[in-house]
Amino acid sequence: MSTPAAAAPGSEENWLRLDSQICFSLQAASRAFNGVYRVILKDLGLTYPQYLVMLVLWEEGELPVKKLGEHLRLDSGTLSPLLKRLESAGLVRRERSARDERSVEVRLTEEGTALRERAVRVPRRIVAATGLDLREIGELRERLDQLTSALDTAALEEELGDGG
Amino acid sequence: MSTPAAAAPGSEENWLRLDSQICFSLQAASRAFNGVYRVILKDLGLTYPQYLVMLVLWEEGELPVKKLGEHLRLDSGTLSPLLKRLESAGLVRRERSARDERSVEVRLTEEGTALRERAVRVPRRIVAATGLDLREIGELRERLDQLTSALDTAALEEELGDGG
DNA sequence: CACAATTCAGTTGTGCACAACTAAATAGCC
DNA sequence: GGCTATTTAGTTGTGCACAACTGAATTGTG
Repeated sequence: MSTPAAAAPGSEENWLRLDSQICFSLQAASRAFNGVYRVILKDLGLTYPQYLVMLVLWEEGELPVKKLGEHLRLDSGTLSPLLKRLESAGLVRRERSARDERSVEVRLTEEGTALRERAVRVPRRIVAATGLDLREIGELRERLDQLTSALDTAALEEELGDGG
Repeated sequence: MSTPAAAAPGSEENWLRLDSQICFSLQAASRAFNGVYRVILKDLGLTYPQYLVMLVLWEEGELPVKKLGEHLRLDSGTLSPLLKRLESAGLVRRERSARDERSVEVRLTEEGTALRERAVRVPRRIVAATGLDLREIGELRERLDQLTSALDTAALEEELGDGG
């Protein structure tokens, strides 16, 4: 916090500060985004994850819970209650697929479709809030996606018994 | 997902894709980090937020809940139950301050102090998992902190009635 | 001293993330 | 057909984030 430059870089001790930085900064940024979205989405009555679900539905039309989860990297444990809330808010309907009864199709109601009109202003405000231009955003996004895929790979390898 | 370059950049419609990208990428990276930490910290019996608390305590010694929250940007609603869990795990003690009875001092137990020995290996594994070198990490961190502070400022302005 | 405002930890309630599990439906194989 | 394995939503339980509130202690002011 007060001494940005760590001494004796070879020492494991000092790593106990460094390491937390990148993931901590990342989480702080993620939560800061969440805060901005919270304020902006309040008008629409959506949380940020709900907004993401609506984005996918506006783009893809109807789709099963499974596909939705793949788009957003969320499992049914997260999506099921979230979708129930969207349903009781009157924005989506959930119906068992006729051709595969295991699957549940999620589709927009008229109200859900109509909400798009009001949501269309959100992105510009978000981009403005970042203070970045589109190029910078693109660069940062690229770095982050790269980082995510490296981390995913590493997590898999760790899980497979590489004790470090 | 499939068409990285959006057409007709002037259209508000297309922003409904773009915007989600940066924050989505950010959250994805944040969750990916969480996944790696989950695997690595399992041995220590800590979650990632608990690990962050321990990092601060290892660095700062004892300190009141309030200060802890300032370091980690967390409020008592998050910290109180978390600290209870750390306490029942035998890693910390919580005691009302003698000089100010509103304040609760959090301090390490012997066991909590001893855990540092085993935690000292975590950072290196995390850094390795990112696939980045320390310079790249520093650069990314700087960008993210900048972004966070821009977002915090914007959230404040939004909240103060700037209807966008 | 008395009184209002502030500070601090804690509680409650809502919502998300994820692991582990259940139950039902489907697919593949004999 | 009968069997197992897989797929798919859903449920349960744990933990975190945060808003709103409570209650106790402290501070500031007269």
